[in-house]
Amino acid sequence: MQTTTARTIERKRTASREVRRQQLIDATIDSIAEYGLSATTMATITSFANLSQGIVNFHFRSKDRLLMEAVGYLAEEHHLLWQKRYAQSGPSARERLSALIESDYHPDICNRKKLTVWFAFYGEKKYRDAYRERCAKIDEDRIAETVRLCRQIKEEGGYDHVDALMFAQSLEAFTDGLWLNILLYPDTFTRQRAKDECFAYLASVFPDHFPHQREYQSCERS
Amino acid sequence: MQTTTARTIERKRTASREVRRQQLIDATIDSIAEYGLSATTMATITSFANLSQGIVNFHFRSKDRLLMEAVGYLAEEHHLLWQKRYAQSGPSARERLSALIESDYHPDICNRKKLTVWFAFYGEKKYRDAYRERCAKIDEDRIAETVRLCRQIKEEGGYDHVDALMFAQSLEAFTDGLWLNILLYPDTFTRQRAKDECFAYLASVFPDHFPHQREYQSCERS
Amino acid sequence: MQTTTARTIERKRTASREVRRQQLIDATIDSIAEYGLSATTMATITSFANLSQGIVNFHFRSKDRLLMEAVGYLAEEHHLLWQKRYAQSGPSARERLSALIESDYHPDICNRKKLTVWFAFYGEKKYRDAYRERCAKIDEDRIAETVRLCRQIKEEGGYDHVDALMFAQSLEAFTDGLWLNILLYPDTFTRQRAKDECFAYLASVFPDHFPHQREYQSCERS
Amino acid sequence: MQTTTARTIERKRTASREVRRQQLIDATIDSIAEYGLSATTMATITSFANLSQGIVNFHFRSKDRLLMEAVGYLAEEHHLLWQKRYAQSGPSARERLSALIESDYHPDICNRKKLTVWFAFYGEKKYRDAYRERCAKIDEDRIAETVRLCRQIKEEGGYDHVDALMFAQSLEAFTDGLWLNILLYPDTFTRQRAKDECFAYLASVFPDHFPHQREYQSCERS
DNA sequence: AATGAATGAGACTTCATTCAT
DNA sequence: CATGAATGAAGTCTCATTCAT
Repeated sequence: MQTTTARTIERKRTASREVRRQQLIDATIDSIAEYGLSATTMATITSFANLSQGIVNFHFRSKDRLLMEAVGYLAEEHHLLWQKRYAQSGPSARERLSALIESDYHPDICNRKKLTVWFAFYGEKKYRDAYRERCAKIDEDRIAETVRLCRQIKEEGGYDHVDALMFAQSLEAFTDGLWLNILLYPDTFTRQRAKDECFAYLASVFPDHFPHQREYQSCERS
Repeated sequence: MQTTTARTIERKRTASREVRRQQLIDATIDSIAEYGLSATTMATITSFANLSQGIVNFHFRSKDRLLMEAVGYLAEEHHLLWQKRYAQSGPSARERLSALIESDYHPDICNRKKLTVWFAFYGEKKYRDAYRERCAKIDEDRIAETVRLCRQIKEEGGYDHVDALMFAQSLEAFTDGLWLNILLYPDTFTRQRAKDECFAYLASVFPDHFPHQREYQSCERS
Repeated sequence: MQTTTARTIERKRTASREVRRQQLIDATIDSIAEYGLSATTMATITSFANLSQGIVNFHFRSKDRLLMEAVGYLAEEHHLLWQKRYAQSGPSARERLSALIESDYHPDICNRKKLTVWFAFYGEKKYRDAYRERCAKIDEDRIAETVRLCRQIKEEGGYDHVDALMFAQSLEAFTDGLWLNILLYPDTFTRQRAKDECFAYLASVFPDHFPHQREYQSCERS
Repeated sequence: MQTTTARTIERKRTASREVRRQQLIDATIDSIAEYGLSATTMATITSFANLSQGIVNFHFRSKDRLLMEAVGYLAEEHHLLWQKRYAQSGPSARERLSALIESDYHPDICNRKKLTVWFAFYGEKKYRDAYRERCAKIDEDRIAETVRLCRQIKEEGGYDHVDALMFAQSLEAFTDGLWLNILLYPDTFTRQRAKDECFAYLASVFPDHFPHQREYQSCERS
């Protein structure tokens, strides 16, 4: 009985430990989104988490480690999302590539709060490096997958002049840029608009696979 | 020689207001590039400028104002560069659009130091807002010019399906994203590589005006 | 002995909020008395309190708030003293008025340390205003009580020409002036001397209730 | 001719020197009255004087010396005023004492600006000491004169119980207290009201020489 | 496991003073 | 005489971290 109780408590404590960590990571993201990275203090974080000031140094070793973990969490969240979408998508290269791109503009990923945090981290060398260290493989995986899909589409459509690797990298960069523009000019750039621009790019490169959307020509006279 | 020395001292002693301001703005950019925004203090800035700590509050009213001015300076520097390049370029829309894009990848603008600073500012809401307030018009001007050029090219080449406004915005976003990738992955993304990707994008949209570069297909087997 | 030591440490470690606040207010008064208001810094205050510099912003929000609280504390201390003395005094108007005046020259109130602080605060508009805002009612109460007592004495003694309100205000002003003179000329003005002058004033206005003290004529030849 | 010119210039310069000093002392008083002693800086002073920052260290040796001079100036101004009034007054002791008291409430002396400065200085030990050192003799002179007049009045009226020295000191203290009350409660205490209270005090001590003013009984029922 | 009072290093800012012009 | 840019010491305040409870 004692063992069982001990185990239960132990489990609970362990569980509680993970819960507390996630609670603090969430609070960190909330705080950065609300106040910015430079105005995010242990006080603002623990206040968002409804916990006491000293607790961070208990669950994480320092503020810095907590922030690093938060960077990693965001990257992993993104990773999990596109993998799930990818698995659920149709079997064709076109459908899979679409799924990947759709993931980048999913409301869980591409929203002001998260974007604010992303670019806050990108802005600081320290966290940029942390991101690279922790997320290099994740990013490489996605790029590699994109390259594979692009090659397949290239062969299917005979788009001989397309450099698949280069295009995959361009797609990544384009998404980063669109994210930044959503953050900078929220009135002009909506999530949908950004996604449309992304697919328009695809259409210009793989016209037979991703046809031009008629509605975007509305503001232009042909 | 004595005269020269005397003059040098004279210059150093009581420099004109504008010279000191620029000296401090340059030092600010150096400091952010070297230490990051959050580790940039009055001490690091004035140390880069070889001046005393108190001087910032004399020429600017506070650290914050100095940083705001630095944001503005970067935007203006970019603005001046592309206007100059644009004026020097050939008369055709294709040449002019090329000049605009080349400006974005000019070593004076697109280098690690400046990019570090740009994204440091983008990462903080406070400075993002400062950027918008101060540079909105500059950005709009460039976009408007890009749209005009795209429309002209569209008519020249009969690219009916292209939405000029949307494409112009996409080009801007693409450049932002490429800049970020240069910052994040300097080993993969060189200035030249980024520019190539940008022109490849143009080639896919305006194939007759911006022909595909053969060399980019080197890593792909057709 | 161990228990005692443990208890002492316990007390010192995490004192109750109110204890710390009072400790800091006392230290503030000590510092102003010792160094003057302008030379009183966070360092001198916390040094008197044997605490770390940062603690003031924890218990009070800023140095300014601490000083405001110190003003209020002095006023309240005075208030409590005269109310206590008043309650303990005999029932006659004469006795009560005497009790009020005696309070003004009580060693707990009327000593160099406290007077130094009073006039330091009076000297700065900011704290003068704080004093008014916080202590207006306290002062009014005392004046009102003085007026009531003077009226009663006036009726008892038939001092028809006395304006009770005016006289009450004069008494207040007189005390302020005597305090200042104790501060300015400590060699000439002792607490006792000031009190004597005050009662001599009373004697000249209410001669039947407050008889002239013979000993004060010692330095004059009649 | 040269000598004359030199002398003229010399004179002018000397004159100008005194003018500048007074200009700065006036500006100091203005600044303390406007901003308070603690917020009075070389910048606020020289700004009031419409002069450059560095000039104080030229005409006075330091900020502190300037403030000391300002203390002395105020005392001297007061001194000159009552001496002049005294000289202009009638020959009787009553008239002369009246002249002395009237001086204390003259608009040139007893106004918010000057009172603010007086009590700002009284509040700081440093300037209190400076005041004592520089003005002790002035104050003693006035006290001595007051004592002489009081003795004369005492003999004239047979006010045997009055201690002239003590009363003279009380008068001084009373005036200081009334000044403070004018500063603290400008709505209640006007210059005229204070003077009335002062003469009411005189009336209570020397009833035959300073008759009670009827109007002050208006708010009291006899 | 959690709290939150306390610490103290370091940031920004102010300002009296200096000094070349 | 006068200016005002420049200095640098000192002040206030912030905040990550520690630690007794």
